[in-house]
Amino acid sequence: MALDKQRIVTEAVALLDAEGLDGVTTRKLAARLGVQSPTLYWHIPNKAALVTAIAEAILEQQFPEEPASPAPEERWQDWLIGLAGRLRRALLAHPDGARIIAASQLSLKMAAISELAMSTLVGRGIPLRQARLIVLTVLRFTVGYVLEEQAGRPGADALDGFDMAAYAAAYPTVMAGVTEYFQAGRTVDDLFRDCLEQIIHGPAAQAGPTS
Amino acid sequence: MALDKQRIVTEAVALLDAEGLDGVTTRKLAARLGVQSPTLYWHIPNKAALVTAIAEAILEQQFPEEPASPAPEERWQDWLIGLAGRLRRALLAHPDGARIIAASQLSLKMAAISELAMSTLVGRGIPLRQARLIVLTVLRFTVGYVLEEQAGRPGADALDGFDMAAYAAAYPTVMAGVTEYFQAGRTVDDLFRDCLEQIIHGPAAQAGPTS
DNA sequence: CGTGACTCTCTATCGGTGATAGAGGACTCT
DNA sequence: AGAGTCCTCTATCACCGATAGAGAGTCACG
Repeated sequence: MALDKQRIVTEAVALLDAEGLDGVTTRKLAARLGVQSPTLYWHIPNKAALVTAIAEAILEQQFPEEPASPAPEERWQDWLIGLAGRLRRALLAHPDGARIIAASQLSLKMAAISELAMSTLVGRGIPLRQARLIVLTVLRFTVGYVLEEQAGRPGADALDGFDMAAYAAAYPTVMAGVTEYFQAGRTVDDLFRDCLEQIIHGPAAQAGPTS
Repeated sequence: MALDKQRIVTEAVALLDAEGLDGVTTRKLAARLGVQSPTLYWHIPNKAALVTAIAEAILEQQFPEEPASPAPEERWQDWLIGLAGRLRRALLAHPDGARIIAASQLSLKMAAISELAMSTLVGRGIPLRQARLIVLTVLRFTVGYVLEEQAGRPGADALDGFDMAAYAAAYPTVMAGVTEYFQAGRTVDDLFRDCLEQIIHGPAAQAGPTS
């Protein structure tokens, strides 16, 4: 029953799942642990460190060991898409997951993922500089994507003065694009994957005229 | 000297510039306006609305009018890169700019940028679905990129127990990639642009072996 | 002129937040 | 037994976003 950092972080993740990031407060967390809130500061320097620890725990959950290298016959493009997909799933697995990752700095797990991805690409013959660009682009895109994906819950109260018809009239191409995309039975998972393929395979090949 | 929403938002941006997003509090803002803090709530429903208004003001500053369509002879790829660059500059122009944009929902200015970009691409003969994918990818990447770019200020106190040598040993490819990139006199602006070109022109063309 | 209504700002206060100071219990080693 | 260390406690701070409700100023109408 000893209170240590491990137990604090585990309970913090549970609290995060129950109430979201804004609900993760030192008092509520302490109450769940059967303790008074100042006690937490014996084990943790401040709340930012707690959030960083939560971030690490979330990533650890989806990448328990060193993430797998690709099978020799697997194309690096497909492997990288899968890796980004797992990262996205890790962020989506908890409320405000992307916010937490973005707020946390210096994540070792994130660095490990970068290292694996870059060394894999280099091992496949891609120049170092380009491997860096591809990996950096994919990872930052993924965080940005999920961030917006999770933020987009306008809680019914913000939708009061929102005129959907006017919106459609003002931004017809955006609306047409959205409806066209999902009309074909595609899901938000497909959308993420399609965006990634734009990055990794490049649009130019199928984009028609280039000028 | 009447206090209206316009003046509040203007002063809020000034306060943001001076103290960052965490320094933007209703009390400090009211003090700057020579007023008591509850007064603000006559003009603004809550703080989230204030942040959204700040976001709109930041974008408005970089895109005062409807952003320009490309010249007929300009390649859409170059035009889109320039557009994303302007968006990045808008976010970098104020502390926590990306955090503010990410926190604000339903930005009209952002929708206008999407609309312009998508309709431009469609006008150049790109299929609607692909135009959506490209624009969505570029915009979300840009926000994710600047978010990390601005978050990366570990305030010298977090660097205490940070062993740079161990980091370099654990993640050699990452380190090699970083040093190689900046050794050639490249800047962070170049890095952003190179990442964008990965998205827009595609890496496959120069990436060497594809398996 | 008077009187109501409307607009805007005020004082007072609420519940909640991260964080610190410092007392004290429990446990271990000498 | 005594000292020292580890851990949790109570008490408290300064600050936050937000609300209730009183009261000035202004303007329009009778």
